[in-house]
Amino acid sequence: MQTKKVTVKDIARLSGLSIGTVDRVMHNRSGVAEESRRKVMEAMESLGYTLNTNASLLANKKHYRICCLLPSFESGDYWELVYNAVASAQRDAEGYNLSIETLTYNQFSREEFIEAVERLKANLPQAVIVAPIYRNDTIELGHYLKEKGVPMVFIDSKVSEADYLAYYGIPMWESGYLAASLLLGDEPPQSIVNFRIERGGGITDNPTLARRHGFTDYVSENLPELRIYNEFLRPHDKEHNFAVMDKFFAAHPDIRHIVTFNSRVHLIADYITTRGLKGMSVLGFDILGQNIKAVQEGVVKYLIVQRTQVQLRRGVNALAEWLAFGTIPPLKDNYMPMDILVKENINFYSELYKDN
Amino acid sequence: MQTKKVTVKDIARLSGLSIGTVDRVMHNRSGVAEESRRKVMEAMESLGYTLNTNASLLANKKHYRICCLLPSFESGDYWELVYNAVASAQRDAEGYNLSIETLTYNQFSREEFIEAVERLKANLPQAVIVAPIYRNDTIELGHYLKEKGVPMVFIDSKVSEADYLAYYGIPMWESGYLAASLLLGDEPPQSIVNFRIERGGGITDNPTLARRHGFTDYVSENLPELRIYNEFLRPHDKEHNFAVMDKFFAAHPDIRHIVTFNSRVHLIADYITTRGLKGMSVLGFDILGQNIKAVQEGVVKYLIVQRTQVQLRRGVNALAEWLAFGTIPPLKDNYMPMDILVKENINFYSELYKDN
DNA sequence: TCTTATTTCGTGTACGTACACGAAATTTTC
DNA sequence: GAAAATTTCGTGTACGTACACGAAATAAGA
Repeated sequence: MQTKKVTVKDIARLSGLSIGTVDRVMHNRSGVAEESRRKVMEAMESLGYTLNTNASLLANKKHYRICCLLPSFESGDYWELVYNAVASAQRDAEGYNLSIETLTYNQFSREEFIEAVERLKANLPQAVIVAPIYRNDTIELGHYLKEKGVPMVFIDSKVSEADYLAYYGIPMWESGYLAASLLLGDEPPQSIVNFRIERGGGITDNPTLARRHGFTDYVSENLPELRIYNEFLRPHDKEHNFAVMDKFFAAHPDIRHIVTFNSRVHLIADYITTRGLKGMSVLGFDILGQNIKAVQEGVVKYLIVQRTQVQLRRGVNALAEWLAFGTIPPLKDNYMPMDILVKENINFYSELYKDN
Repeated sequence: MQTKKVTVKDIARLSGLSIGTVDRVMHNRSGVAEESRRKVMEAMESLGYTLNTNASLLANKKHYRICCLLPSFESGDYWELVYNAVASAQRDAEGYNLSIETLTYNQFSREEFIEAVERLKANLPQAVIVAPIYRNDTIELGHYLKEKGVPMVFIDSKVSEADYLAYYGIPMWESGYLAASLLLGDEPPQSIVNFRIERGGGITDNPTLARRHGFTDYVSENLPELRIYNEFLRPHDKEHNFAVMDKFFAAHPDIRHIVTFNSRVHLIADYITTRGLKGMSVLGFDILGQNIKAVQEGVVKYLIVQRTQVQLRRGVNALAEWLAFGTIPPLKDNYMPMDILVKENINFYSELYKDN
């Protein structure tokens, strides 16, 4: 334990210069002689100076704006989790000279994305957080921001070709691979069904695709014989979905393993509960309220989830440190944990995912 | 977005009093007329005042000491994780007027614990974090600290009867229950073995016991027929352990399910690797380096781990807020997540458990 | 009424950093 | 060699809160 914290005053005294000069060196501003700069550096070195964050933040009159460019959400859908995370980050940002805004777009409309980007440009913030959907447009945005000196952080998924400061999210391919190992690892069945819940004429080049690849890659490596049925459901058409599933299970009464790759596994849980099916092994993703319920009731066996709050918080932190101190994050690509939730441990996650 | 942050000056102006009076009200110090107190409160309410943490911490000349009372560790054992967490917390505490110390005792010696408590009393800190082993002595310590107005936080496990501010840790019973459901859930075997790795004449009333109960309760609820063999190993006697296991597996060649309830599953992984046993389902606890390796190599199938860093950080935060602002944590007992680690997701945990 | 306690409050300084302003020192120009 | 331009640096104030000190206002005692 050092007896006391080293301050600029200390290093000013040791270097025989004034606080002002020390300050100029620390912010490498102009107007300081080479010799003086050297002296200050040496003094800082030998005393082991560290910045007092509180004082710095207090004295810093600048105010930073961070803008989050995200898909809009409907209640109970994946993006709602991200919005909760943003809300939580906003609360954390109060008291710091930092405000967090959001700009949303319909994820199924490229026009809306482009429009959102225009709005972003019209009122440019000091930093940007993006959950990317449209590859090429995101790359272009990256170029633009680079030119303006505005750093960009990816969350949820990333566009490797773009210019970005850091990424915080789970590895999508690996999440699919993990799903396969959990669902099929112990007693591999003959065949399984993948219920794909997609928009009609939607985009196909989304992160979920990588997840599916992870799953199928596991299968071809370990269970080349396995038959995977693909059935298509709709997000908002319960009647249609029930008809599809009725038909499918009538034709394949032996199938007991079900997987879905997006966050809507609760639709299937609903079906299973309603029809009273027994002995099903169901795996899904994302910690939505309805999914939690399905796991608690034992209808969904495995839920693979990511720590949305942590990811966003780390993204905000990375940007805040870049803005305030010019710090570059030690790792560019930060792959964060995929948690495995089952009936027996899920109750101890909810608090964490709500507000931590 | 409010245009600007509300400061004490603002509420002083609105209430027609001075900053000093406002300050006295906020710290409910004496020497302020009832009428003035009311005015200040109203002004605070109507303007929505929130404390500027940075300024507060900067101006606060007090220096707080938090002392962690923990079992000492040998390299590669569970308590090393806790120490790493403390080290990380110490780093975070720099820059705040907060220092974190540790006081250690041999967990198998009640005398040492009592002695450590004496040392604690001799140099009393402003707050204490305890990982309790000895129930009664901990309760007594609680009484003493209560009297002195020193708050105590439990981590790792708790003594419900003691006087404590908060607890951060996993639910031990549930962790055993979870273990059983993972290891036995899919294709219940006829019999399994529990390798108990314990000190010779050690204490038996430790948290691990609750974990074992969780496991056996699951078994009696769901698999009353299951036979559980108990075999005893020693922490530091490889030769003896190998002999025990050789003998056991010679006598029970059909057993393929192994569980241990403390952090030393790597001892068994070592045996399995050395002997080249195949098709074993092994479950263990705690994210030690050697355990990680065993999971990565596919020798250990499930590792149930707790977020030691997070638990300690939250403990420190709770105490710091109590000390600085008098805030009482919203929840007294905070049960934190038990993460399930398997070969396919463990690589994305290491970073988190190291430094996050 | 005047003095003495006691309550109530305002002012001033400090925390460590950021930055503007202008003074001193140095270099350049004619 | 003096004046001007430029570089280099020190001083002062601000950020919002904490707290000591002492002044003003009120109450109590004679």
